[in-house]
Amino acid sequence: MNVGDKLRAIRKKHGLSQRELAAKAGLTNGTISLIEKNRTSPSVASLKSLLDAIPISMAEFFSILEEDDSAKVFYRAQELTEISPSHQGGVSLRQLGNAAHHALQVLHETYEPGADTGPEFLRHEGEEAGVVVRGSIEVTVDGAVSLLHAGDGYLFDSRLPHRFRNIGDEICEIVSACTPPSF
Amino acid sequence: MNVGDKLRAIRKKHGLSQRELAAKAGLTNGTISLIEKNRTSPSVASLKSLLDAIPISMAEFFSILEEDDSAKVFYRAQELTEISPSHQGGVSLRQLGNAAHHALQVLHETYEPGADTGPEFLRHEGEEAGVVVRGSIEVTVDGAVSLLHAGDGYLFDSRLPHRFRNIGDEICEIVSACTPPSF
DNA sequence: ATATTCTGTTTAATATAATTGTCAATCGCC
DNA sequence: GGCGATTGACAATTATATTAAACAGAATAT
Repeated sequence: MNVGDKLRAIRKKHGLSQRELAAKAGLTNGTISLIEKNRTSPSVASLKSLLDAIPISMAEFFSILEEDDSAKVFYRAQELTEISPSHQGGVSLRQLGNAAHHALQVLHETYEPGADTGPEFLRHEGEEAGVVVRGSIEVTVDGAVSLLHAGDGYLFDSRLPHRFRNIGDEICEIVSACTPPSF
Repeated sequence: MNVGDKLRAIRKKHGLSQRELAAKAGLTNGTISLIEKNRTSPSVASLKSLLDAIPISMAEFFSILEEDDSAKVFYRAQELTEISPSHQGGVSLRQLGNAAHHALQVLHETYEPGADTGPEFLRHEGEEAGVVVRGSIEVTVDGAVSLLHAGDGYLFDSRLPHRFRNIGDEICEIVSACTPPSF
């Protein structure tokens, strides 16, 4: 998200020091320092106090922020966002950018040994494809089963019921794409 | 702000239970309950997780929320928002509604005995007027000084340098209006 | 009727944000 | 150069958000 950099940019544009803004907002300069360095995620209440003091509305702030985000092109490994609910079943799905603002969703997937997206099959709109980067994985699509190894790939209509299982004893990594994005 | 009610409304519109949403967002149902009842102000990070899971953008969320706020008509005493930086100098300025969205700014002002808006005079665009509700206050406008008591009032062009001082030994309360709003 | 599963709420424990007080660096200014 | 004022950063404490687990009411099934 990068609330910190955006807050700092806006604060400076208005010619305020951390202490000045803190006084107006009823917070402390230390808090603003931590927020601007992205070392804490402020509460909605705190952020609102800060923006009221500038002043700028919450809607405006996030509107600018998310606009910036969707213009972002390069992503460091740690910036990919995990979209698998709490690494369920040893599966990690790390998404590139904010798919809500794009037609394309790219995932860096990791399957622990034994990891499984099933047993109930997945189905959603669109097409999806991927290449295995490390390890091996058993992919089932509409009844057809295949064991894919590093370098192998797949491509299918996402409406067909599908399932991924790591039946080996090594971690499996896949880079995949999906369009339109699904959640 | 009322983040809670709005979150609840959106969640229900999407047919999600607290637990379903919590799982998608990687939080717990208890947290969502507390947020929806406005018993805590979520961190920006937490709120983003929740909205991503619905999905709806932060900008969209606050855009709807602040729109609603500006349609609000009635305000309980405790809903007036303090806009004086940390009650500086014994002065409390409690604002009715969100002045940023209106042409009119109404304040419920409280001056402790000895309170003073400062030796340096205030100046801003617009007109301002008010009625003393309790106690008494010394008002200086463009050099002219007057001691006003409960029931008395004032009305002047805000560009004229002005100052308020409570020189009595009783708390003074004023209800004032200002247009356009100033901060 | 009585489990059973769903719902949202609450409480005590834990993780995290915010404050307080202090620090070193920078900028004028004499 | 030395001094005071202002800046942003940081460590330790305090306050608050979040979790985990248990609870109670409503709907559905057995």
